[in-house]
Amino acid sequence: MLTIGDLSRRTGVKIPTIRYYEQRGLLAPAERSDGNQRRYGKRERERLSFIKHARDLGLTIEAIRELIVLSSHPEWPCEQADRIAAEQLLSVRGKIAKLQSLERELVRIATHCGGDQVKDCYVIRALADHELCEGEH
Amino acid sequence: MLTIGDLSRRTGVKIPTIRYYEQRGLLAPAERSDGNQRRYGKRERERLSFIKHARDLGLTIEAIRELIVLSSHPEWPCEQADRIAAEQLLSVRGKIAKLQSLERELVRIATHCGGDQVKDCYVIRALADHELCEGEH
DNA sequence: TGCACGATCTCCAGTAGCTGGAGATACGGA
DNA sequence: TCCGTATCTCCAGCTACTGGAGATCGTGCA
Repeated sequence: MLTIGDLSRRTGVKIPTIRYYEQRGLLAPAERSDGNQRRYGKRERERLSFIKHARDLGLTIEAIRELIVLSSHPEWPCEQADRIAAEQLLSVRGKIAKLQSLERELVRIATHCGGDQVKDCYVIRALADHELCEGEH
Repeated sequence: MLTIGDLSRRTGVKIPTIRYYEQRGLLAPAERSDGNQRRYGKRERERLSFIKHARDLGLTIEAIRELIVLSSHPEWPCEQADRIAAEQLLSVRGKIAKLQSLERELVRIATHCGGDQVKDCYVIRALADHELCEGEH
């Protein structure tokens, strides 16, 4: 059996985060030692890896909760899991698009500074005057 | 003079958010009517637009605070403003890169689902088994 | 002048997803 | 048995808001 510290080192998930996942119901309440310390087996380690992987992909706690329910019902159709992945993909793509437009704007702002005093600084002027922007954001 | 509602409509910043900015010191404490309601002039409107623009670009409250200090000292050198913009650009690019790697992973996961039951679902399997991933994340 | 109704006030709590500290207890090797 | 590290629970705080409760203000209309 692993202690919470062992589990943390093996999965790369911090100890308070593990307890937080338990509290949020992503992990079942852990078995305890005689002295009330959490002990984990292989199943729990796998589930935590699953959670970490999903979090790394940007899924919310709620989405992960759904996936966990699904994964414990192997005979269910997997449409819902596909839908969650597809929605996350859409969301990631939306974020990328938004960030790319910010990137263009920042490049323009950051490379246009002509003066060397704040009063001529393009960064400051561009922020103060939205008219200087290209495109919408 | 504008009421807080007028200011909100003209800048697109919600009323509680305006009060929050005041509380955080990005906006000076507003003038008040006889009945203690906030009243705003042109200067405050411009400053709020500046803040909104910077927030839309993803700058933190702290970064904006620095920029506001700078913009009220027109004779200072603008290196610091340039630095803030450049740092934000780096951070945005980092986020884009990370999201793009997530995107690739999600595309792979979401398009590979062969079966129609959860037990064969690639989405679930990929999350459970990091070995199925390409690249690092 | 009185009233009705929407706008605004302050204060507080909640959101997501952790993160860290305080003070008490458990574990494991010498 | 002792010591040092790990873990326990509880609670508060982080960012950047957002929303509700209950009270007060402002304004148009009769």
